[in-house]
Amino acid sequence: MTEPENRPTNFLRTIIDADIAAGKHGGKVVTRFPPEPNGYLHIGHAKSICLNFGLARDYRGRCHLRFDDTNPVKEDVEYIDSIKEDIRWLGFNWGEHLYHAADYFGQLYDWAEKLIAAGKAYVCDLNADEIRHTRGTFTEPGRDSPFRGRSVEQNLDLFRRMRAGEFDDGAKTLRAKIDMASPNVNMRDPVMYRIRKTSHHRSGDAWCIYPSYDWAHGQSDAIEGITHSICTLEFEDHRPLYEWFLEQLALPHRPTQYEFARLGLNYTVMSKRMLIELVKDGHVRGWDDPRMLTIAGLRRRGVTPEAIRAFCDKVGVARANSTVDMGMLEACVRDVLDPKVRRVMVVHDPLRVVIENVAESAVEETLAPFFPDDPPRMGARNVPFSCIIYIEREDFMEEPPKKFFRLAPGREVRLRWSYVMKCVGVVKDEKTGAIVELRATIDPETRGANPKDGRKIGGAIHWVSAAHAVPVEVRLYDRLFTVPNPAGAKDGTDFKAYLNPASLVTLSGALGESSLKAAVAGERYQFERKGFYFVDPIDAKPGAPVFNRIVSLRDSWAKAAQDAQQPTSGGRRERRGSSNAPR
RNA sequence: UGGGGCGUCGCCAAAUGGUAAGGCCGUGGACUCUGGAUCCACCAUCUGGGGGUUCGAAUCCCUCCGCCCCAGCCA
Repeated sequence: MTEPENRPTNFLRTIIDADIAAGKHGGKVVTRFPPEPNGYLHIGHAKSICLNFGLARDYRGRCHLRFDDTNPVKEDVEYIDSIKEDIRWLGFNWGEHLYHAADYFGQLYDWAEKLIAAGKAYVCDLNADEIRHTRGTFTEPGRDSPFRGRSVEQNLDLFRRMRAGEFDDGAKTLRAKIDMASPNVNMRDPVMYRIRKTSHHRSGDAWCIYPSYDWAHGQSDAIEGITHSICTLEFEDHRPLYEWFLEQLALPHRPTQYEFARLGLNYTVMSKRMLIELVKDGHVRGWDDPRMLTIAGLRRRGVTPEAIRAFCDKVGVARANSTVDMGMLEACVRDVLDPKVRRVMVVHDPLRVVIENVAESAVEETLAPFFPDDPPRMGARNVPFSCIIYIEREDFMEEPPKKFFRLAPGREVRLRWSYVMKCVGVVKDEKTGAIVELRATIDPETRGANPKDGRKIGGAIHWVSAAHAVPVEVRLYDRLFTVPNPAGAKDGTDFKAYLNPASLVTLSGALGESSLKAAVAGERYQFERKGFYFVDPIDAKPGAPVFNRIVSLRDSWAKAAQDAQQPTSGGRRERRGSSNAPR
């Protein structure tokens, strides 16, 4: 009952199962997602959100949303709202359990005095540089601060005066008195409070001293009754400190910290610093640029919350650093969208075709299902056909290679939902030799039927009637970087050097079937043989839709074509992830 | 370098001493008016290397190798 089916197990579930079996925390599970409101959430955060809220859901516990807002100089309310919106959009709900570390400042302060009184903390006059220099190195122990021996009375007095604003920023800190010789540098008298005469987005000017992460986090967990405090691997070294504070305070509730590996994805960057740089330097159009793996970017691109959740489930949770293939995300997106999205025809790069045996005035309409695999489910639309149509330029080849079964001189293809068409002529530009038009004839017997003589038609292509087509803007998005690990260049090359110049290709000449006149912002479609698309909620205007490609369809022809072009030269061909490249 | 972690298929990831799940990718085939979807089959004699314990080891022990994190008054 606690373990849902289909959800892969992981070490945390194993631990929780054991805790429940042992009656720990009275069998309760309380987790939390503790973002610092200093930036936008990205897919890495989504992993943590799915984990924490997912555990709470599956074990019938609860998950708190707690803003870890202990550093006023980096944080801002603007982020609070975006973070809440993103979590809700992802499909999770913290109910009434919304908290701020800032709301614990009073309690934290009292506890700090308690530690001082117990001789476990002291006010230190060393500045940041001096603290660094006396901390020692990995191989040498640190030296005690000259202020380490201050009396309890003195410390209390000084600490109260710190709080009262008597000292300048950086002039003094409160430090935990632990062990300057500890092999774990985090235990070498870590700072608990620093002076920051900055107003806080939540506590205003009530405080001029602010607790550090290490001092605030575990105690916040304890206050809220968190049972399993889940964070990423880099905090592992902080666990002894987390436990030390809890032990000194001897609080009735004792949370435990567990660490898991953060999500890494290839062909992108995830660090806040790099994301900011991309936005600030204009390499993308903002935090919600569809190429960004921010939650806002994914949403704008058209990726659904279900797909992100499915991805997080599939990726799993473990303690080994890993980099997940972008193809995995793409696969999840296709999986989720495929059964629920209408199919429609859009020609991305139109090539004009004049059909010689159709009268100029003739217009034929065909009712075509929006979802051919289950026609009743999504209804149908009219697809008009006339003597001039456009087909995809790449669906015609003058000299087709072996397995190309689309259009070529003298060859036939099926026009989807319409006739079998034969190419009878190629019109070229006299100067450039470029193909400007095709001449064709249709087999009038083949509308909605196979050729009577039993001849097999190899391919079916999408098309659009010239007289009825609606011009649409199509934005083809591709991975933002050209290399798997842009941030990890051995020679120190800046990650921006690997930006993919084709990460956004805007098609202005694309032509959609007439039903697309009715496209509404926020809708998703499959453009047959192309991919899944989303009507951009911001740039689309009524009657002038803008489509973001969410993800391309799997394309085994593109793969075959590429393999044919670059044959395996002496083995060792690079394995390709799924291709999302513009074609 | 001191400390803390981690190494299971190209990429994720289960298996907790009983004889290597699953997903992504890939390959072959069936089907197909989307080269999509779907279906079927194949895809680690082996768990970083080497020793050892055991009837039996990815799991325990020893040893070596590789990778990641830590010296913010960031989180």
